Amino acid sequence: MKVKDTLIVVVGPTASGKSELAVKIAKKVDGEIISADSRQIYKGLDIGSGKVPGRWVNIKRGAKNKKVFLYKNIPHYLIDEASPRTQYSVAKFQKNARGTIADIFKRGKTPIICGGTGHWVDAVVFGQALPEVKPDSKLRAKLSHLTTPNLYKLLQNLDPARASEIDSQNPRRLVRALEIVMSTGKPVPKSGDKLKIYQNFDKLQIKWIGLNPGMAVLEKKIKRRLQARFKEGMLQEVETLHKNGLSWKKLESFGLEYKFCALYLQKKISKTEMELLLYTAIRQYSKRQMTWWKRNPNIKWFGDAKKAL
RNA sequence: GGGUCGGUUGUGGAGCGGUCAAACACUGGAGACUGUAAAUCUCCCGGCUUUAUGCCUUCACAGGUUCGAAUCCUGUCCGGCCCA
Repeated sequence: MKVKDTLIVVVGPTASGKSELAVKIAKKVDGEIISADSRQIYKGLDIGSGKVPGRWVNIKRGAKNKKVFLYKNIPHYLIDEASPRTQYSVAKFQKNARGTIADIFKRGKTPIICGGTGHWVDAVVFGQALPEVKPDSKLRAKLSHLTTPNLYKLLQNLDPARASEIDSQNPRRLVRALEIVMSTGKPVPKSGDKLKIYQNFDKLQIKWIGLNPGMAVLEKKIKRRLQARFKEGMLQEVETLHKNGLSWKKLESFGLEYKFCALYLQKKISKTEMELLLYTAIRQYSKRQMTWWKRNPNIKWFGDAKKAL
């Protein structure tokens, strides 16, 4: 595996074994890992998000000391990056990840993006320009009173180009598009518009590695992993997060493990229901992930991690 | 054994004489994706086909009433509850 000027990207559905594969690849190519996971980005979401059990340690980089999250002696970045009380976003991730990748190259190592959040991975790799418009809760509240067809009509008036591409039945997308247009007074950037900075990615060789053992195996792994997580104290983790000030509503919004554990801890569902509903939701999620990646023809898929090395 | 309520598409569950291949929800399948992405959204889901304001089969089973029955009646089978 030639490593110079190569960015390795490891993707796959949840429970496929991406994280361990990424570590093995890192050892082989002298790499460092950038986690692309919309839940592992938050502090305290550990067991439920499947964060690798690494540790924060001080390491020397030149003259400076730096705190790095190490797992099996491989640095992992963009883990524990934000408080779960705040809201992280693709745009932040894009910026941070690109900066981190540049830094890894500077030190002569190979960056490996590994994660299950397809939108985040693609934002980094393809560098789609994302408008610098922060969420405006007041505007969103106002717009939320409009019906979906009316939101769409409004967007058609303000930004016909975006309106022609957008999913006209998805109110969340419509509101976001309107937010951009109304705040900047300009249309939403076209799809394909690249970021102005960090354009150096164009020269990179990108090596896409997909790991997918298939649904039958995945189902077994999801079940087994779920039992392991309960044993490790996942319910306690969720309870602690709540005691430390995260509302049930917020925990539910994190989805999957956090959502169904929160519902159970509030006694809104039984233990049996929790286990069944959670399993089903994870399974559905893994399918949605695959739908995202299926359209990327550059991914080389492997059923078995050993063969991917 | 007596009474009673029920048996509808994978599941739950509407419909209670004609406009019923069968609402709706869930599961399942396919897909979308420009700062919530573990989110949000779309389509399909009895069979067939020219995928349609199309054809066929259907509402536990067997009979019956009726111009017409998933819907009413009788019996049988199965299940819940109550009384013995």
